[in-house]
Amino acid sequence: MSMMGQSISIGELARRADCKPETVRYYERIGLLRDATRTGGGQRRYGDDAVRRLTFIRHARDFGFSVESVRELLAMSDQPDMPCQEVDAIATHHLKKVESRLQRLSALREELQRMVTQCAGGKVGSCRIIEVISDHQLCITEKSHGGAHDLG
Amino acid sequence: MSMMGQSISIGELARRADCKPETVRYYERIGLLRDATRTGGGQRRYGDDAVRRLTFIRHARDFGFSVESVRELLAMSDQPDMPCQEVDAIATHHLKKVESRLQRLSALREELQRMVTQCAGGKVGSCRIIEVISDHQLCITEKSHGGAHDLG
DNA sequence: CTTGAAGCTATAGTTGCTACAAGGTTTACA
DNA sequence: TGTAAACCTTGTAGCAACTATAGCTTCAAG
Repeated sequence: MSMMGQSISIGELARRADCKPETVRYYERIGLLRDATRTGGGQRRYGDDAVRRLTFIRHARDFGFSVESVRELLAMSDQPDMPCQEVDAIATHHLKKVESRLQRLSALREELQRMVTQCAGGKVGSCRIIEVISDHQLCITEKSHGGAHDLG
Repeated sequence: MSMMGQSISIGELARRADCKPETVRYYERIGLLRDATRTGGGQRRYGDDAVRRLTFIRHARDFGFSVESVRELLAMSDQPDMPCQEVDAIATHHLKKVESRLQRLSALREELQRMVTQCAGGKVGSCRIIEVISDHQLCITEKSHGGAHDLG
């Protein structure tokens, strides 16, 4: 594919995958990226494969997949002959989490909208926003307390 | 209000506000809750005011307000004569963040749905899920990379 | 060959809790 | 009154997923 072999610096790699060098080093440390080849002076140099891999990681993270899920997905994609049931399982599982998060978030949006429109611009003592947060009769949104915040 | 003064233990307080004692101590440490009165043996005892305050905090957190925002809201609600423009500003700002997060999340849901339905159940090598994450032509969702994840 | 940007490692900080460990206190019951 | 369970105390370390800093070295352009 590439005529250039290993010629991409960490900064360039980061730029191409839209992240920072620190993040790249972090991913290397936790084993998402393989150790890079080094120049005589000890600087990392990458090839196009690393760009693709890092881009995959960033996209998956951007989708809300946890680092551990990304690790699994990478392990699977490293073995193209595997059946993709597991990939499907991870994605489906993730979809469910996203859906419930979405529900909570849109209930939240409605509450906030209600708050904001009800704020009459008076004194804090009679501010509906404060009241609404205090009362929270809007636990209408079913049992919502307690960690639905993780997209794993 | 209360006939009982300061008689609520930390565990009881936590139970009433649907959180854990550790969280209560944490809030005390970072200054969201005032130092509690203590028994002779050094245990914390609270009154109804603390229940209200903690409930407010938990609800606001549950709404996605950051601890710093909650701190501001509390400071304001401690001064009922203040005009509530700032309260409104915080809530409005928060609403905007929630809305953009919501947009991103629902785009994500659609992508995941697409992924899952396109997974033909074959080998990983031809798995659409892996491909979709890699290609991410779905950056349709406008400029989405880079920290739209914070609900501050 | 100089200079300035970019890279290196190691370590600590971030946010918002949560989970220990190793004890001390309270309370309920016999 | 004794004692045991349940609760509380502090301090510290851990979690995710980075981000930032310090103090140094290397690389690339002019």
